[in-house]
Amino acid sequence: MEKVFNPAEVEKRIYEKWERSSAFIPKVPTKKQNHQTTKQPFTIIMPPPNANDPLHIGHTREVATQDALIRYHRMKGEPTLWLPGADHAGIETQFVFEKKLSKEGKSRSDFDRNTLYQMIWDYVQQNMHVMEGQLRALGASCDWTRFKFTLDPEIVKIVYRTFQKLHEDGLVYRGERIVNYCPRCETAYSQLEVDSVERDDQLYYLDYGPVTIATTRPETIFADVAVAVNPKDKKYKDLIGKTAIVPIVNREVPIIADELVDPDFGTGALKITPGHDPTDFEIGRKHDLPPISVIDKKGRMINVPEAYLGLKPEAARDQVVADLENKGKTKKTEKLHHVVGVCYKHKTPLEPLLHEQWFLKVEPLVKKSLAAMDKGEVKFTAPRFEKTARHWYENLRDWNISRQIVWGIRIPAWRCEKCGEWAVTEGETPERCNKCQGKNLVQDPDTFDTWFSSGQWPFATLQTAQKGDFEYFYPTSVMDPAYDILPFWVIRMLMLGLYATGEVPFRTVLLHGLVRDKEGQKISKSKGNVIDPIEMVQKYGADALRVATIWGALVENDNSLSEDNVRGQRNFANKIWNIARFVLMEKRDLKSKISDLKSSNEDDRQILRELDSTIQIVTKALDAYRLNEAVEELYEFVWHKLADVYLEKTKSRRAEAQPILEFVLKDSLKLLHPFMPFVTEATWEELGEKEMLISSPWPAAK
RNA sequence: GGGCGGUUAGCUCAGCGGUAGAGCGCUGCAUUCACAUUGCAGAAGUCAGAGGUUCGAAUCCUCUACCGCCCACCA
Repeated sequence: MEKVFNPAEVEKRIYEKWERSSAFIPKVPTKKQNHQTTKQPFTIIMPPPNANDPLHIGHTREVATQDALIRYHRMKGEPTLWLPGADHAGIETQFVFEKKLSKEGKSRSDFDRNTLYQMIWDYVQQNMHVMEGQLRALGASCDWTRFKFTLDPEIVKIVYRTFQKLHEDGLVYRGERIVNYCPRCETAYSQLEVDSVERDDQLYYLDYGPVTIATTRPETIFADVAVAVNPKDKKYKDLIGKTAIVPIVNREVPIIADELVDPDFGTGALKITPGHDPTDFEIGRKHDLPPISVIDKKGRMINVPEAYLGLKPEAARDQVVADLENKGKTKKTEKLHHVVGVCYKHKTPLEPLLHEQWFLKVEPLVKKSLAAMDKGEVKFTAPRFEKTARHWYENLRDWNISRQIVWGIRIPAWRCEKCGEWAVTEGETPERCNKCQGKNLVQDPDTFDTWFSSGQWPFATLQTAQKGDFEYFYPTSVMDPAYDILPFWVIRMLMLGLYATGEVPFRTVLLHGLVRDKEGQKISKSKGNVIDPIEMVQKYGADALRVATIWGALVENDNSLSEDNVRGQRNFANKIWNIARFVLMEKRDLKSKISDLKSSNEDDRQILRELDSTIQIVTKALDAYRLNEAVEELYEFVWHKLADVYLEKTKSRRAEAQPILEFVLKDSLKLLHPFMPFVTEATWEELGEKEMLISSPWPAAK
C-alpha cells in the first residue's frame, strides 16, 4: 500500500468497477418474492440537473446527501433505486443559446422554428455528457440504465397525456389575461419568474373632470375605460354612476365603485386600465369593461394618437406628462417609493400585457395537496418547510403554463382557423375540428413552462424506465432538492403527481440547504467566490469534498464550505487508509469470525463497546436524515477512539489484538462507505475482501 | 406590507430542559516506530438583551434589538 492515499489514482477505476458489476441497479424481487419477506424498496428520483450546464458546488452537496442515503439503504438490503436524469431547462437554455448566437452576430429570428430547435438540441447534446461525467466523478451510485432526459419522446408523451387529461377535466383553460410580459425576452412569465426591485417613481395627480386620480403610468391613459372609487369612500359617494373625462383624448368614462380600490392611496380614485394592469383587469371584468391594449409585445405604443405612436412607454410617458402639463391637467406630482416587477433574467421592467395563454386551474389541485399533507401522506423533515409549502398553496394563483419559446415541449393544442375551437391531443395532429369539421388547424406555437413537465418527473420517469418500475417504486421514498426550488418544483410535483396518479409522488420531502463560501456568503459569479467541484475533486478527492459539504450543518441548513475543511477531510481519508496499512502489517488470520471476538482484554472490550454505540448512533442519525451528526460521530470514533487510543494501545500486544483490529476496521469502513465511498472501497480491496464494500451488509450492533 | 429563519469560542456551525461542544484557526511541546495529509497538551464563550414558566433554561413562552432569506397587483 502507498504511504498516502491517492484518490486521483483509484477513483475512476473503482467507479467503473461498481458500474460494471451492476451494483447501482436495484434487484427488483419477483411478485412472489415480494409477497414473502422482501424488504420495501427505497427510491430517490434525482432532481435532474440542467442538461446544458456543468455541475456547481451545490450539486456536490445534493449528490453527497442522496448518495449517502442510497448507499445506506442499499447496504441494508433494500431494493434501492436512484434514478438520474437531465432537464432541458427551457428558458434558461434558450437564453444561453441566444447569447451565443448574438456573439456570432445572429438572433433567434434568423432561423425558423425547427432549425432553431435542432440547433439548441445539438448544442445541449454536446454538453450533456459533461454533467454526467461529473456525477460519476463525484461517485453518484445512480442507475444509469434508467437515465431520463425531459425531452425523451416517452416523457414528452406522458406530458401530452397529462395536459390532455387536464383539458378534458376542465382544469386547463385558454384565457386572455394580464401576464408578466418581458418585451426584451418576448415571452410571458409566471408568478415565479418575476423579480422585484424597489424604485422611486413619480406619482402624477391628474384632472379627470369631477375627480382627480393618481397614477404612476400616465402613458396608459389611452387605455382607460373607467375611474373607480371604493364604495365605502364617503367623499366620492355622489359621483358613482356619473362620468369622468380622460384628459388629452377627452373620452368620457364611467365612475364605478369597487372595494379593490384603496381609499387611502393617492386621492382614493383609481383610473381603470384593464389592458395594462392586473387589478384593473379584474375590476374591468367585474364591471364588464373591455380591455384596451396600447402597448404591444415589442414594447411599443399602439392604438394611440399619432404623436405617441411607436414610442417606447418611457418616452411616451415623458410626452404625455408634458402635454398634460401644457393643458393644465396635472394637479401635482410626488415621489413614490414602490416595487416594480422585472424580468428575472435581465432585470428589465416587465410590461403587464394582455395575452392569450394556457392556464392551469390550480384550486382543486391545491386542495388535494393540502389534504395529502394533512393526512401525513407526505412528510417534510423540517416543519418550517411544510409551513412554507402551505403558505405557497394558500396564495397560489392560476398557473400560466405557456411560454413563447422554442426550446421545450410544444403544446399539443391546435386551433381551428375557421371557428376558433381548440383541439388538444396526445401529440398527434388532429384531422379536423371537432366543432365545425374545418380542416385548417394550426398548432399553438408555444411550449410548456419547464416546471409543468418537470412537475411530472417522478411518475413520468418511473412509468417509462422499465416495465413494473412504476408499480414497484412509486410513490418514491425521498425527494431532496435544494430548498430554493420548493415553490417552483416540489409543490407542483405534489399537485401534478396526485392528479395524474392519485397518489403522492414521494413520502418524504428533504430539502437541503445551499452551499455558501467560507464567510457564509452566497456563492455567485459576480462575487467571484465560485468553487469548482471538479477542481476540488482533483485536488483532494471526491470523498473529501463530499464530506466537507455535509460536515458541520444540518442537511436543511446552509453550509459554509472552506478549502481548509476539504483539506481536513482529505486528511481523514488518509487516516482511514493508514489505519488499514497498520492493520495489514501484522500476519492475518483470515478465518477469524465475529464469534472469535471474545476477549478478556479491557481495551478490546472497550473499543467493541464504542463500535457498538457508534453503529447505533450512525444508524439512528441516518434514519433521521441527520447526516452531519452521523459523519461527525464517525470521525470522532475512527480517528480519535480507534486510531489515537485503541490502535496505540495494541502496539504492546500487536498479534493478540489483530482480530479485533480487523473487525473494527471493517465495520468502520462499512459505516463510512455512504459518505466516503472511494477511500473505503479502495481500503476494502486492500483487505482482500471478495465481495465489494458497496454490496456489503450494513453492520448491526450486538 | 405578509411569511419563514437566525443571533452559542477568532471563523463556520452542532447542541434545543439537567454541570457549555466540534471542525478550522491559534499557542506550546514531540520528530519519523501506520499516517507530518502526524501525535500530545493547551488557551478561548455572562449561549443577543429583558421578562416569565420550572427544583433546574443556551434549550420552553412573551417582548425588544439587530441580521438573513422568501413572497407581495396600493395604482
